Amino acid sequence: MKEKVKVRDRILNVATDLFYHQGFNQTGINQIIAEANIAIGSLYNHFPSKNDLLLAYLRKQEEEWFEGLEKFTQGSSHPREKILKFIDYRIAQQQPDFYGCPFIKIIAEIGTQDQQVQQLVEGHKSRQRMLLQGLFQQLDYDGPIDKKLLADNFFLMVEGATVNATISRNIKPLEGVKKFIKKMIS
Amino acid sequence: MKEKVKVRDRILNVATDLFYHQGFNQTGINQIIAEANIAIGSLYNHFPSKNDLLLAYLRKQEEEWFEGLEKFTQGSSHPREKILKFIDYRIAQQQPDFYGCPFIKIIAEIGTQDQQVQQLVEGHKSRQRMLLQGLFQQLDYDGPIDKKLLADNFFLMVEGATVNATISRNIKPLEGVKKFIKKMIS
DNA sequence: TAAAAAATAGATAGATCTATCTATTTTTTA
DNA sequence: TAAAAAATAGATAGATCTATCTATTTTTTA
Repeated sequence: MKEKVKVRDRILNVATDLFYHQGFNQTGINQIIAEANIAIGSLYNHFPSKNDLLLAYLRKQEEEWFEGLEKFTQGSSHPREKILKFIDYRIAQQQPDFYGCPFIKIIAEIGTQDQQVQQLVEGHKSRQRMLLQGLFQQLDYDGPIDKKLLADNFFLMVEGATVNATISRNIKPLEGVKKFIKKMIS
Repeated sequence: MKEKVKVRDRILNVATDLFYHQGFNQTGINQIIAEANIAIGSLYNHFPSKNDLLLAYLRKQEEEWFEGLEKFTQGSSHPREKILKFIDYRIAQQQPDFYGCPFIKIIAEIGTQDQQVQQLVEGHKSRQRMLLQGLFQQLDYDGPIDKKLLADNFFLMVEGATVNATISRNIKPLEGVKKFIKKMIS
């Protein structure tokens, strides 16, 4: 028996795929309705404007990001292990084609003018950073670097590696970060 | 006496400003010719298509990036000093409004489909990385991390901090990288 | 099962986009 | 200074964009 996907979800699923892989400005309403197989009236009934659809897309990404991490790290208990799972998760997200981080991409595309978008993205990145700060605080590490500083800069390394994996179409930057942090916290 | 800026340069200067600050897809040919005060025929005479203008923009950015670094670091001789100048340069580039890195932005906007763009951007990032690898090799540092690994990950930190400075509209991520690397190579 | 709500196809408005073309004027070169 | 090259204003083509509207059909709710 057919599992019916609701119209709103069909729209949002297609928009998610296209905004992420093809870019927000390079995705037109007409392509979305064609691929989702819905009427244009339905789209504007659920999302009053393309910008509302963008916000729904970002909220969905935010929710799924933390759900995905939760699932990915279940079974790990030691903070060191969880930190390594974090980088593994972000590597896994980039497989196989290095499309980058959806939050970074939208800011690069449309800037920070739209306050709702800016706050969603800033909030998302801030939550990742906080999560890592918590994990690093729990470590029994006594290297030369303050734990919070190490956590913040580890986060930035992962961010930079994600961007440069896309640019070079290569996993190496991300693998290099993993190697680095392993040495630092071993 | 009036210094005449050539038509081609007026086009490229305006395109540079708009592509960088407003985005490539959000900048139309008509806005460029209006702000540059030139005829549309002249634009297409110098640049056969908008994509050719994009390539010229990226080549200009590439050239000016290394010229700018050269100027910024002149007077510094010790590798440690040069490394700190590198991060200072990338901080200075982000002042005062955190518009990010033009190379990262264009890839986030249009992806890696266009081979000329992809190669230009990958080449640029690779040259930055090589430059840093050279500086770190010259350091007399014997921390726990291999010099090349440290150089690569320092580069990635700066990249991530640039992106996150835009997102949070704050210099802190970049200052944090500086603090981190200072401790690592002191 | 009747009424209300949701979804549909498809036309349409009006703005905007890249690129080409024409006819004229200005600037540069030989 | 004459010929060639470059630049100009502005119309135009044809595609594409977001969003609205109408009239009809399908689905859901009471």
